Amino acid sequence: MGIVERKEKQKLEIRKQILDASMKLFVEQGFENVSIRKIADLIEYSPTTVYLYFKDKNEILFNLHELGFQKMAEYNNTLWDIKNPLVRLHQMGENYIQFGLQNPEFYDLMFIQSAPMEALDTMVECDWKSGDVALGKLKETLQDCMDMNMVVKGDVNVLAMAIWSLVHGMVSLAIRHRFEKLVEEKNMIPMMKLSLNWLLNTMDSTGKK
Amino acid sequence: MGIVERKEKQKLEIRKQILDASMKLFVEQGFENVSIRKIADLIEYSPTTVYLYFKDKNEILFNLHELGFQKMAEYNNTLWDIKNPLVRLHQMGENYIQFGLQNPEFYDLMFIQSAPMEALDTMVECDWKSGDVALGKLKETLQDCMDMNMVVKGDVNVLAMAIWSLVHGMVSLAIRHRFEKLVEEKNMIPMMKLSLNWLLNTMDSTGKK
DNA sequence: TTTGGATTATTAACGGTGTTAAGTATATTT
DNA sequence: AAATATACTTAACACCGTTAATAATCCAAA
Repeated sequence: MGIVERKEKQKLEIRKQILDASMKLFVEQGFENVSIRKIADLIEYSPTTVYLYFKDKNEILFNLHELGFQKMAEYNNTLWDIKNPLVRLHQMGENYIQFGLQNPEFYDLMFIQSAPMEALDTMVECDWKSGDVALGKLKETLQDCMDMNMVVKGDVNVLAMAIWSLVHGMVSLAIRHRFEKLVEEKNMIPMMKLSLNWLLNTMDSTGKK
Repeated sequence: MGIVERKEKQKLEIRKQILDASMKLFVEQGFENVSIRKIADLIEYSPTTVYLYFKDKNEILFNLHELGFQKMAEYNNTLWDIKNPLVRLHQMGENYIQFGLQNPEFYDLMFIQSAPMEALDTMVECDWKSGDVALGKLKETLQDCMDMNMVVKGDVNVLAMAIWSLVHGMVSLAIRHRFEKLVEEKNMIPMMKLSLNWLLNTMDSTGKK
């Protein structure tokens, strides 16, 4: 039955068209300009057709959020060449900050907006795989540090939560304009890196008894 | 001219009615159910009347966001009785977490949503006073700790940024359902407190050379 | 006291949003 | 060729923030 196969391919093709159009709107006009109607306009279908390929808007946003994680992974391409886990940890944090500030719309979707998580709730595989993988890499690196006595030993989950929260806190406060009014623009990124380095240096146990 | 006075009072009265109605909608039905039309319904005026008392919706949300800071201050009512600044710092962090998790809608408005900050941009007094005051108290307490050699000395701004970011990071990730999928519900709050305590204990210099 | 101007409020409308029910074409199978 | 399943569209629902034009009200001066 080649026909069924072809139909499935066509279905996937249109799904891709929808996601491509969403992406185009997203990167060119920002989050709030991604609307079902605009997507439909771009792919030259009626708005309701979109609903034949996606359950709702949240599901589309979930897919965009996944693309965000892909883009984030690119920032960490060279990260795994770093053998020293403590250096890697530092770089990981700086990359995270860098990614967030350079791609605020993606960051928003990945870590701030509720929409993608709401989509997750209605999906069959309802684990947040992307987040799990990303956090997993942080935990691994942290564990490596502990194994090599570079970081004071402790509960990896607690420490990972602290590190992630710290960088997420900074990036999200920056993105949502909470630092702008309190910290001078030019000092912001340096201060964020100082805070991160301070945390990691405090954890550092190399050269301590 | 008592008439002008009375008119001003009436104006303030309706402004208050609008804010009260917004608040009612906000606490009873959540952020996304605060709409100009619903506010107008509640106070039994037409939607456009609202615009005679507030520039736009952002300005209303800004006022709600201020009420959030008031509510937060209540959490810290007994905080200033604590003489030991390090203990105060701990309590301050726990209160922050507590407030955020118990009042997610307020927290959202105060530290996540862009709307209130956008209102600020169009205002004459365009400093984020509430945020400044709150951060100021953190810095003060931190400075007290350093003065009493309870915390390793360093740049207060950097350390304050780190502490605030850590707790904000945890609360906002929790509120936006990023922890739910990664941490068991019942472990969440304990883990958040552990992370905070770990950070503060790491900073603690009492009993160290 | 009546007229005129300012203030306050309303109606109607613009241009959007996500989403659903019902109907129409198209393509495939019987 | 007829019946059925698939793909798509039209029309509509129920909202949203906001503005322009209009009506009603109130106060002050003539």
